[in-house]
Amino acid sequence: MNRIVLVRRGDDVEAHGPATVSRLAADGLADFVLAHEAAGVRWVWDDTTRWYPALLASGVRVARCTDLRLTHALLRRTPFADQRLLAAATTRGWDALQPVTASDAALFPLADPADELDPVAEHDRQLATLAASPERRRLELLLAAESSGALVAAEMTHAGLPWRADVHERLLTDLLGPRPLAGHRPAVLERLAAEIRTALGAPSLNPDSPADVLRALQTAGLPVEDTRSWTLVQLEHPVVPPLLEYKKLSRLLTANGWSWLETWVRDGRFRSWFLPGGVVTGRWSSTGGGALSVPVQIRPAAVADEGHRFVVADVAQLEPRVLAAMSGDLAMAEAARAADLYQGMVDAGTVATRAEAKLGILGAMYGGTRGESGRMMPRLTRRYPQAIALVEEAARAGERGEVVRTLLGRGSPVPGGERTADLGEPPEPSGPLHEQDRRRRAWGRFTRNFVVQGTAAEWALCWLADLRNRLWQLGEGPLEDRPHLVFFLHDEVVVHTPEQLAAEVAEEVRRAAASAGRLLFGGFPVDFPLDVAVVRSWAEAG
DNA sequence: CTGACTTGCGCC
DNA sequence: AAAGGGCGCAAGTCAG
Repeated sequence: MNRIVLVRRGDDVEAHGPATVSRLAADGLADFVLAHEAAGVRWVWDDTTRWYPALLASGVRVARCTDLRLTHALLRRTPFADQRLLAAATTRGWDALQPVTASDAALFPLADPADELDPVAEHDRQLATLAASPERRRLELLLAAESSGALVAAEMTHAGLPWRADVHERLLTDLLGPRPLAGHRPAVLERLAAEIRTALGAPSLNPDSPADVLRALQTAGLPVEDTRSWTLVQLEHPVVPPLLEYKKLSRLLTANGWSWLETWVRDGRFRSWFLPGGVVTGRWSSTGGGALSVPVQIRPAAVADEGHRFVVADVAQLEPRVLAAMSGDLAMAEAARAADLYQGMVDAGTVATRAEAKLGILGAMYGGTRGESGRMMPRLTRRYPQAIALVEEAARAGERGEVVRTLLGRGSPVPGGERTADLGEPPEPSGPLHEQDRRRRAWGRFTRNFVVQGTAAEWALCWLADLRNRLWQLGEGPLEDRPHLVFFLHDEVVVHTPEQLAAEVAEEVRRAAASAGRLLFGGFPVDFPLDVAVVRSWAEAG
């Protein structure tokens, strides 16, 4: 596979091919890429968010890339790389490089820090690092999968998720009343606010202020320390029903109300940015409109175009299946042979009920030690020794301050190192002993979860990458005319497709899942069963 | 006034 | 019904 490194030079682009360097005007790039794409090229660039949107806008899709920003981040943290081979004066610059979204580009058209970095030299360092790695094959797969994810993410932003503003508005009006003037509450919320004030005897109460509400509840003699919904449902008081209803509708208004529609939905598409590698475990994050937490409540507004369908697919219990496979635990894999892994555990006689199975497995993966899930641990340890040992060892390693890794070699953050500010407190040996202990165990829960969540994210990346290629083969013409991905969330995808191809898309989604399992776990006997639905609206799935 | 932090809740 | 892991976002709150 030929590699061509693309470099910005002012208004021009330099293309460093295997033997030649050519210089072209930026507006000639799309034609250049298209011409080389047919022969098979891996495009190497500093950052997909800085190159691919313009190519997509010109109607050019690429099959492969290396996203140096993302691959650099992986190599910097993996235990499988010799950091000396990666070191350069610009290492900090690559470390600090951030993806751009359209709003950033408008704000900072000049002085992109990426332009201070040399992609050709960085690419050479990365190749040398890979060549010297004792786990070269795994790392190369990880880097390719991450880069492919960058292409998928850019394509999803480009295409957008089909969204019917009229359906969304009707939903809002039905639940909240007509759109209010700026600075006013919708009629339904105003009515509920009055009920709440009456029930609490607090005529000037602001129900949007948790502190205000807490004081009023306590004044009314209710024994509460916070105002969370699950705290309130346990109370017997006339204020509870209207207050819960208020919170629910207020949430809809502020998170996904009329202003959300105006900000994020344009020309029948919800457009936000998906950020591969945005989470340290390798999960994606997103920015813009809260794309990764679109409430079920408003999913009826996600409607496929006329003559089109959504194919919605999600994996049942991805993380426990990944744990079974990565630990080589045959007994757990046997339970995973059932479409419902938890029911499989019941059928095998490991636990009495499905609820117990779920509680125990989630506790093992998240580090729940108290209550029900803690009581389940001895039984799970006896029945699934290898799976439990894997997460226990990850937890102990984290408690000792060590780095853990995913199957393909994504490394966990060094406690107390950079970029851990947003990960909670590292297990520093300072302060009172019980505080040290609390931090140590919290970090152990983080590393325990890291190995499973991170490997599950790798499975999902392989699934996405393979599915992306399969979908491209199903159609003709530009990306938007073919079946294409419009949404991805951890273990779920949504494909927008012409109606007549929907059945084939559903088949390819399953094939891609099987292929991802083989790629990561070889012949190990574990299934990744999918729930697949062909629907007009996202709300009809699941 | 702005920015940082807290609270609460949506998703997996 | 959450707990135990990972996020983004909006509004309120408070310090400077």
